[in-house]
Amino acid sequence: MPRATTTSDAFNAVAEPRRREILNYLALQERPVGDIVLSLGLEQPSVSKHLRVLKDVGLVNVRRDGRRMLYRTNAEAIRPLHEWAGTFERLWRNQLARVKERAENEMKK
Amino acid sequence: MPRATTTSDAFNAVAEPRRREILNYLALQERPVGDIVLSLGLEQPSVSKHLRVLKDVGLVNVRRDGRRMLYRTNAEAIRPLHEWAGTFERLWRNQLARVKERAENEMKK
DNA sequence: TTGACATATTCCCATATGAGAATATATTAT
DNA sequence: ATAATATATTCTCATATGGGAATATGTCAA
Repeated sequence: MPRATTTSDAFNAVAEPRRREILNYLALQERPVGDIVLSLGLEQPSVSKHLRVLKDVGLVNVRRDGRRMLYRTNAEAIRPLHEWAGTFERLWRNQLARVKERAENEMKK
Repeated sequence: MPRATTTSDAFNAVAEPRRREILNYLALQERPVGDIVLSLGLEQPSVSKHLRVLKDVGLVNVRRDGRRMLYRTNAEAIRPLHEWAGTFERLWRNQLARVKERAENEMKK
């Protein structure tokens, strides 16, 4: 069995660094494909393909404007990721606290 | 060019659902490999391979205990993921607020 | 209608993947 | 030493991937 498809969920879609860049870029404003090509320095077909993946998992929305396609990040679709990672927050706080505590005890010696 | 390696960063390592399950399972207590095999119902070699990936990107720590290997989630390594996703938090809050607002305006009609 | 512009799709290819099965390594017990 | 237990590695295989190049589709302008 190969790896799960990039379009199987947000986790897989977001594993690709360029796709994360694209999501960052499209976060604040909707933008046509050409802007992404110029700003991120990628090939146009490459951008279109990445956008396809992002659209398939709902990470971006599209809207037509004349001959251009305006893409925009759908932040809502990133939430599951944030929430999953967030379940470990308490844990890393504790682990950090423990490290800090140990360091302070070392100082007292 | 193929996909980035699963061991290239936490994003790629975590894209695999079983690895997320393993991280969840190892979050609260360190556990030997056998426990993971039993609890998650995976094949032993499969678990060992997943653990290898997780270890390579620092998502778990290991410690030997006799003939067993005790694995534990290293929450700290999940933070970058949480933080990246968190940069979109303001955004999805706004988007939700807008949807809500629209719904309320509809009600007034 | 024709051409220019913007984006999407298709084809080819080298490569890493995860599962399964078999085997290797390491540690303890007898 | 030998066997039993626990974990790791190796091998094979079908498959999805992302880039590059070429081409298709769709929309506007003249």
